[in-house]
Amino acid sequence: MAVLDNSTSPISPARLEAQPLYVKARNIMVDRLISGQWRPGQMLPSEFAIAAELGVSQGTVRKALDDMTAEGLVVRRQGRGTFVAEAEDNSILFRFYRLTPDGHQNSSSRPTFPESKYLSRSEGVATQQERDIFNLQANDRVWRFQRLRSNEDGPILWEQLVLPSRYFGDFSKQTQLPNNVYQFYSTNYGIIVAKVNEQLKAVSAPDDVAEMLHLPKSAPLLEIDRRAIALNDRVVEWRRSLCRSDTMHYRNELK
Amino acid sequence: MAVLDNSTSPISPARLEAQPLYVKARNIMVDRLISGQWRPGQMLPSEFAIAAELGVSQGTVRKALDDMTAEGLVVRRQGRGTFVAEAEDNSILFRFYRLTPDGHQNSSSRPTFPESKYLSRSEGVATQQERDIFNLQANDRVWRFQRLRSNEDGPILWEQLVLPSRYFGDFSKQTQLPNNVYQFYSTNYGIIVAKVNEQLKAVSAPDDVAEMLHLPKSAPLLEIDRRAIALNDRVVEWRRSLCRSDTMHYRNELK
DNA sequence: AAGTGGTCTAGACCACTGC
DNA sequence: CAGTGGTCTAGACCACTTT
Repeated sequence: MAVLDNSTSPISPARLEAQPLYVKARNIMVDRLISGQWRPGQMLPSEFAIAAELGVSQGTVRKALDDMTAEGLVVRRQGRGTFVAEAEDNSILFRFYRLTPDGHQNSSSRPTFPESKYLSRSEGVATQQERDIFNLQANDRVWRFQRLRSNEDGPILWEQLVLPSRYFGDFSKQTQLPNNVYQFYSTNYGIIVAKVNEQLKAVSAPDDVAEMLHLPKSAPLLEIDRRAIALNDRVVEWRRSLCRSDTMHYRNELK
Repeated sequence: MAVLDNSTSPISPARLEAQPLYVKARNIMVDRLISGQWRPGQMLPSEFAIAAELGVSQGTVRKALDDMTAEGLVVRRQGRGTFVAEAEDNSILFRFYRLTPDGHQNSSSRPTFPESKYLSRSEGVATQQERDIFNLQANDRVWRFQRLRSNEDGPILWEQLVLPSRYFGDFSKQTQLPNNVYQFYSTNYGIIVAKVNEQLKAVSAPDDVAEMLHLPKSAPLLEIDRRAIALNDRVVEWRRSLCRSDTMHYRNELK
């Protein structure tokens, strides 16, 4: 069955949004990721099978899948197949994690992924700022988690996570959030984080955070304000991290 | 004339590095950028012309050029041609510039590119650290420039640039470095910056920098340690910036 | 109209994986 | 061995820019 058709029917009204077939094919496949029809870890049909279903050539499907690979949505393995990306895939753990101990210049030597100790959690009505960030209604509620993250050398950062109750439901039965929360969102709620926007600042450590990180009062900390954006372009997590900057740094490669 | 040939000659020794044709084609074209045979702003031959010269199909050249487009090395304009990227191209000004005034959430509204005031400059023997960074010999020399950069609201950052004399020759006749130094490297020395590696930290402002930025002593500043890497994979510039963090932030989108 | 890049197709062959 | 993705080709047609 040919789902896609770019032919210009003489009866059809003015085509408001003409898109290349490979863009349409990508969007159809992304919709299947969003809807959960294709779940993380699952193998996709072969290029030829998808091409036949959509009524396009295999080369067009390939281009769409190449784009989705570049977006980190799928993983392709020669000889095996194409798979929906999982949060724990191949150092995708480190896709959004840029904090590195000083001295780890080589990008080859991966830093360790820090463990989390949850300090507290609460649920309440969203503040005005939270409503703006998540695009929530007046009485919508959010969950807030505070945690301290440590590597083998000790505590490295304190952070607060804010999650809209509307997307995640009730956490009150949830004894703990796991360390890798993006994998948790994916497997438990079908929410796939596609990208994150971060804003970095230097701030003076609040007294309580300085104490938790074993730093002197007012020590300069790296503040990372992150909004995680799901496949459907909604902000699904707001995270504010305060990271020690005397032994750690944030690495970034711009091309 | 067919430059590329993937045929397996029965006489040839073990092929140590089998690469796809499009990778070889890319490398040949990058070499022409490095050598200056193709200079910034210049139009490349058409896909068919390159394909004929290299002895491959037009589709293979297209894939190589697509990769180079993704690397920011060339710019393709439908109906016009393919051009070597220039430092001033289409907001490539902002490719390596991530500092944004607070409140500029929308990536659509570009921040202004800050003006530079050069404070001092000097030339001398490279320190051990500089020799390590640039991979220099014992008696190699470097130029060091200090400058203060401001936008319409006042000074926003102080930074020092270090450049190996070996790559850039003599700056003593040079009255000033321009504001956009990467364009300057490209047009005057044929050095094309392909990527930059940055390390971010939070630090306390030194007294002199605090004064220049009109900030209280020990104010927290964002420190950006940047190494600029040219097409030939050599580090060609080391830059250390101290940026005010009360009215500015560093934005980053991770996919 | 001529020349460029952008899209799309159909088909061939190779490389890798798992049965 | 069959099935998958990876590479490469040849050719058609479209969209855009310039002359």
